[in-house]
Amino acid sequence: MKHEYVTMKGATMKEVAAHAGVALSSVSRVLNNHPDVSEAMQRQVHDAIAAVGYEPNLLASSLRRGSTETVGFIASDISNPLFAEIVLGAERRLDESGYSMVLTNSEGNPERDEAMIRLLRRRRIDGLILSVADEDRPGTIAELSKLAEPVVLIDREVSGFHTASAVFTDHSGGMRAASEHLLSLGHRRIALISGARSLRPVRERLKGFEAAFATRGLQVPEDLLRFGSFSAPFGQQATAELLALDDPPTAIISGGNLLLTGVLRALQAGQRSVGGDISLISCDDVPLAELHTPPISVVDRDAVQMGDAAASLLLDLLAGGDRPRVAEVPTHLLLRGSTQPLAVD
Amino acid sequence: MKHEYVTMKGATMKEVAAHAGVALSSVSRVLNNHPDVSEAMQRQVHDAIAAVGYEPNLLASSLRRGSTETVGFIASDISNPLFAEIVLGAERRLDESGYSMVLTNSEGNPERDEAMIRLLRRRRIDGLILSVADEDRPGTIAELSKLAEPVVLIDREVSGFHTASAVFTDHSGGMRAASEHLLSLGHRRIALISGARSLRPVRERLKGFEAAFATRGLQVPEDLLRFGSFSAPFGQQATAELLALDDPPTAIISGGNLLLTGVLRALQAGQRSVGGDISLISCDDVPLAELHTPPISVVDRDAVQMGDAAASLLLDLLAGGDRPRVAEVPTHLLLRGSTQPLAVD
DNA sequence: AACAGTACTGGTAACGTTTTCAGCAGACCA
DNA sequence: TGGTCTGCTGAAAACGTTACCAGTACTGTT
Repeated sequence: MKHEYVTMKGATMKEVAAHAGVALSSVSRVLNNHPDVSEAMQRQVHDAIAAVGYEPNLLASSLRRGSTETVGFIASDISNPLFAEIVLGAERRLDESGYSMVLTNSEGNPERDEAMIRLLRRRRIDGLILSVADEDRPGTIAELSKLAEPVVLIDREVSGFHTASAVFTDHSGGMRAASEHLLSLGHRRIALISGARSLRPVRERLKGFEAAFATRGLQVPEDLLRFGSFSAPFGQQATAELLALDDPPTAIISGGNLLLTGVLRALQAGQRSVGGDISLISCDDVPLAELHTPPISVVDRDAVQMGDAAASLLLDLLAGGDRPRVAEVPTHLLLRGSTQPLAVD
Repeated sequence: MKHEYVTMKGATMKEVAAHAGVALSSVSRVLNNHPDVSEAMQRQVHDAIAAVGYEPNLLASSLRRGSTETVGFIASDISNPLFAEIVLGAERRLDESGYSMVLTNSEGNPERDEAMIRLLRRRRIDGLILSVADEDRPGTIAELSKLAEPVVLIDREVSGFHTASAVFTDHSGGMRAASEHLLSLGHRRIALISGARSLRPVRERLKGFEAAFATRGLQVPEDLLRFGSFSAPFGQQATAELLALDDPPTAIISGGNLLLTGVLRALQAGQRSVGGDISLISCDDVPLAELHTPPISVVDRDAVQMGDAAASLLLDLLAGGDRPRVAEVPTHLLLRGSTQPLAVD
């Protein structure tokens, strides 16, 4: 038997209509379950759809309809377990409202950020959730401004772009609590390691850190501040530097969950025992923090809730919400074995 | 000059053409840098584009062109750090060839898997990379079969669907090495905890496990096999059960990096010291494994390479490669402090 | 009986692109 | 001079939908 591999280039509505012996527009009505369509027509069309193996073309549909029912999500770092939860929370919420989500990651690269915004804009997404890699980059701001669709920022404030809603974390509150706790344990030489100062979470954490010192009338140990990037290698390098100081810190705050890995590597390399030689607090409760020996105290937050909040804000704008709004999710300090009173010699 | 800030509801090529005083088709030619277009025309059109603020509509373009230059990636679990690396590897490779990637996650839910395949198909993606949650689910197979575009499976073999390329991990080799190592340390009561048996990695790991026992003429301890899901809670529950046995294991193999978290929780709760009371090997080198006390031996593999391989296979098919191919990435055993000789009483 | 409304259907013009086809210069060759 | 060729451009037909506008056949009201 000779197979005629007609590739079946995918049947269209036109062929469905022909097969059912009805008009093209009737098929469309059935598919979009328009109110005014008879039982008979319903069956006829559905049978024809099954018969020819019709598959809707969302490109054509979106083009005509003028909306894609899709929102974009640009994650700055997929490998951060926190983002996975944010994405999850957002996706569930969007699903409920019939939107689907396309996820892209910028790998923390501002240029990719820019490219992704542009790409999604050209794809005509209906809305965008993102957490830009650099709040001040002109190119990013320009791309965002060209976007007519609603935007929700996650833990970012982009200078000169005030038409977006945003969901913030109370980083300063969390960091203040963490710092106060260390101070109350007697620590004074407390180091803070975090990402680039151009990011809101970093600025906020620093604020909280400074506030804790201020309320006690103490000087912030400026020489122990290290801002670079939210990466394990930076955490490792910064920690190694700090340990090598003449007057090294007695406690370290790791402002970012990926940093923690690096910090721990450096402490291990430097033969410092966590909790014993040096106290440690990190941000975001990842398995590593919980299962480390000793377990590591963290400033935690509900990432799923963040995603949910972001999606809700976006849906609000999509539904015609006129002015941007802001949501804030709280942080809470989880105390574990890594924070101990300062040993007095 | 008075700036007329008309909101410019997105200029189209038509308006560019009008502004430049040329034909629509000429604008198109310039944009797709067609060979036959004069210098003058180039400038004229580009000026007009800048003037009216034109932005290409990829929906229309894809519809007309018949291809989206986009491949889909369905991740079964975004929160698995391994997937992040696979995605990274794939995305980089695809980028080079001018394809972009849309990422979705199925949360390990077979129904979502199915829905995502259907959605992407309707979006007319040019190809698909995925790792289905359930290899035997008829619905998934049906959805995949309806897809005319090339598919690459990651660590999965779908029964009755042989038109896809695939990238496999040498799980059986890795697991065999791990098992042999434990046997050589004197362990005989070795437990294996892994995901659902309907997944290739689980089957392969079991094969390697069994092979190691077989070559020594030993019986596989059937009562110590636990297959359920790749999740922390399952790892915890299975481990707790194993510890409660009359003749508990002296070594545990965690066949999945998310399982490890649960296994460690259960061991902690059961007051067992890793390496001392019980030896432990996990799969995939995550920070938790490296930084645990003691560090945990793992069967590792290069996840970025997996993504790269998957993308390469897909690109091959997209370029007209007629028949599906298979790539295999190796595993290697990293020995650390969690595996110790069996203590003799 | 005339009219207005209701329930349904068909035809057709968009949506914003790309691609084919034909046309028009001028150049080159014989 | 006539001819084909080459470089460039414009017009128009797709791509697969949805939405609008009529039109038809009933139903109910006065």
